[in-house]
Amino acid sequence: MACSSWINTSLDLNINPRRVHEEVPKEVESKLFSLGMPKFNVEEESTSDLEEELKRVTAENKKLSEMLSVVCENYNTLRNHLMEYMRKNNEKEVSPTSKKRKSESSNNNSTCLMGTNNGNSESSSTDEESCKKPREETIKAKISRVYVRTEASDTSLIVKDGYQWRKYGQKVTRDNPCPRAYFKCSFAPSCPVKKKVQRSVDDQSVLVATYEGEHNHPQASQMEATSGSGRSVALGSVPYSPKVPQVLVEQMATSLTTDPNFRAALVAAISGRLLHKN
DNA sequence: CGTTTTTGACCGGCGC
DNA sequence: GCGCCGGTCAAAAACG
Repeated sequence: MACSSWINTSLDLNINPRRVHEEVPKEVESKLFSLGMPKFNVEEESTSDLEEELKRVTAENKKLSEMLSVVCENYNTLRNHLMEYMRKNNEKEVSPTSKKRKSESSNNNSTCLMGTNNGNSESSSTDEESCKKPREETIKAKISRVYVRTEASDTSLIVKDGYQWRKYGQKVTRDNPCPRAYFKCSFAPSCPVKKKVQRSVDDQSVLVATYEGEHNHPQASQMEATSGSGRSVALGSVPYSPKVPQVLVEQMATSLTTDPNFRAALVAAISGRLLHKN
């Protein structure tokens, strides 16, 4: 599919601002590992050094925050452009010949959106083609698609998006040997949102989640930071802003954890810490 | 024991 | 009208 143009979510962070790899001087090492850790060798540090370090980290933090807001802004702009583009395309292609099943093919306004949080997606569902049958009036729910890359070994059809879902069905469809799972939002009984999850035919490591409708409640994970219904996806205690699509956050996390540089830094940090303990 | 998942049955739309 | 197909229901099983 041409849709699988993956956003490179690697943050390209300056993870080793003080070159951990080359012969790590003791003093640098201790500085690195004393950040956020229980104290050790603190007495060797002059307060001015620490203050300088704090300044540096604060500045970097600020810079990252700015970058993030810019990325979000760009994302929203791009998404709006895409919406507009697809809407125009749809207007052009309203040909009476395409009288297929109304399923997949008809309502793909927002196909290929990476992590569209249907919460605030721009309403492009002006009733362009939904005036045929009275039945479709009830289905003017917004439809969006989200592509999520998973571990190849992961056979579950679980897409973490911050909401709580209850599975109510599973089917093997004709065009795809992988079963399609049907979910309803179980957080609020009145919430009309449904979601279908199926592996991509092209790439089985990719889950395609199709969302229908809009949630009429906040994300479950924002309300139950510590409640233990293990199934839902409370990613630590970090609340994700509704402005930042959860899938993007997931991808960034994946990028980080698979980034060799990040891993190397982590390994260095852990081993360095262990060394200091011994 | 309450909630969620599983899974076969059922329903309705669509094409022939 | 019939069969196919996607979507949903609901009873039973599994789970915590």
